[in-house]
Amino acid sequence: MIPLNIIREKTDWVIERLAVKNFKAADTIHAICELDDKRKETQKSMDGKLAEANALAREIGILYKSGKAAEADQMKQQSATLKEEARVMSEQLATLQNELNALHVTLPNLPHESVPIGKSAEDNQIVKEEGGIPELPENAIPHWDLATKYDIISWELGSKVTGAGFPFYKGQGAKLQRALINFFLEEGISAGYGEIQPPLLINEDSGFGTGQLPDKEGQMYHCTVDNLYLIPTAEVPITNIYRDVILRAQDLPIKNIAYSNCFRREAGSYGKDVRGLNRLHQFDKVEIVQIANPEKSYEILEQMVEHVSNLLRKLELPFRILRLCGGDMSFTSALTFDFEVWSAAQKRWLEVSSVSNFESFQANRMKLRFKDENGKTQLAHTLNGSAMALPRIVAALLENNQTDEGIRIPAALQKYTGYSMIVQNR
RNA sequence: GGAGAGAUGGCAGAGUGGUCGAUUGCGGCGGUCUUGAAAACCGUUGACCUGAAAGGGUCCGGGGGUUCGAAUCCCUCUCUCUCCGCCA
Repeated sequence: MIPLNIIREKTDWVIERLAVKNFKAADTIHAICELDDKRKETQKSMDGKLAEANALAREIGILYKSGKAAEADQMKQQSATLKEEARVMSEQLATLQNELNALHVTLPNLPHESVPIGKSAEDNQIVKEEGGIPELPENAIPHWDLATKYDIISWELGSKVTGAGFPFYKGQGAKLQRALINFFLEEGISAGYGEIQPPLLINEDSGFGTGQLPDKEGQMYHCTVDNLYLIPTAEVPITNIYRDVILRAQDLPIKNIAYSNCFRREAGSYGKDVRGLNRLHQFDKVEIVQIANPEKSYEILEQMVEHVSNLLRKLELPFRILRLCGGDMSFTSALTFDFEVWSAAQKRWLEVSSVSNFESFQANRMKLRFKDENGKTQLAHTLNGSAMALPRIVAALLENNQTDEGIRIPAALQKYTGYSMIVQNR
């Protein structure tokens, strides 16, 4: 959530900035300000009543002790009145607070000043493009056919046992998955990230903390019996470690990396977008998360972008980096860079990573703070990025590296796969 | 799943109805001493709301109740520990 004091102090500016995300905020913002005024007023008068009641209770105590019970009994009536008044006000206060919150949570994060204006993915800004686009022979085929040809992924078994979007990985395919996971983790650990294995189910508070709830409830698998959600990304459990925590300035930045399965319902997608590995309900991802001092967060965002770039270079995949426009950014992000790899047989770019700075938006929701150099507690910044999501990397590796002899594995990956080529009939 | 015990400030640990937001120890921070450090000694040290400030209010796992007054009593939920059962 955008901190309330910013909404109060820079009201017009907030409305202006949210317009970049194509969000018309004026009515909501003004309603919030009004409710906040009422809230303060009510709180003040309630505090006054409570202060009187407290003073009275103290007096009554003293009177009883000194044996003046009759006098004390008289004062009880007065106290009851005060208490009733305070109770009414506290109910009003709760109502106001609820109304205010309900509006507050509907506001998306403020976009960073560098975010381009735009409505959709077409308005994203290409920051950089790297690596040559490979020329494939005439008989090149897309990854879903390659996967079947080499018997490394079974779509049919997935549909049979679970449903579409839940493939089985087999043999060299399963080993490739494991190799990529290890590769990404080891690269991250070398870059100073601490490895964590999180739970795959999270509770409601955690879903709220990182912003999946209440906004994107339908995107997550929900175990209603226990009211737990399957994680859509390791970002959720890893960031929520620091929910309701006050860190010390010297603890920052905190750098964590986690491999996890990710589960997404992806309601409403169809067609070529979901073919093969392009979009799955369950997939593997290695995620990097940082908790940062606000002064350093954009520097850190750059470092994370560089980290992901290096992974793609080592995998010898052509990629481009996009600066997302206001209309294509997520609800929670202040600035996002997307990474796309070229999938040579499909002849299209596939998103494989998204690196974002959330500034204090998540931190405010989950009360993640730190004590700065002056001993003041303030909200930290949170950042995260995929480093990386496996399926589309696999798609690009398969398609781009297909040869008549088999599928070539990039050198950097071979020590993890234990083989240099995916071949038939193993 | 069954039985019992417990949840207090960064940690440890007092406090069982009345100036308790909370004794004390450790840790942290500042200082004295020292060439420097350690030790010792002195001081300081929770969060949130409101307020220019002084001040006021709220918070002793969460929620509700009893009472003039609750960390302290009652109800309820969650979590932790011990024992039993089950189990990768």
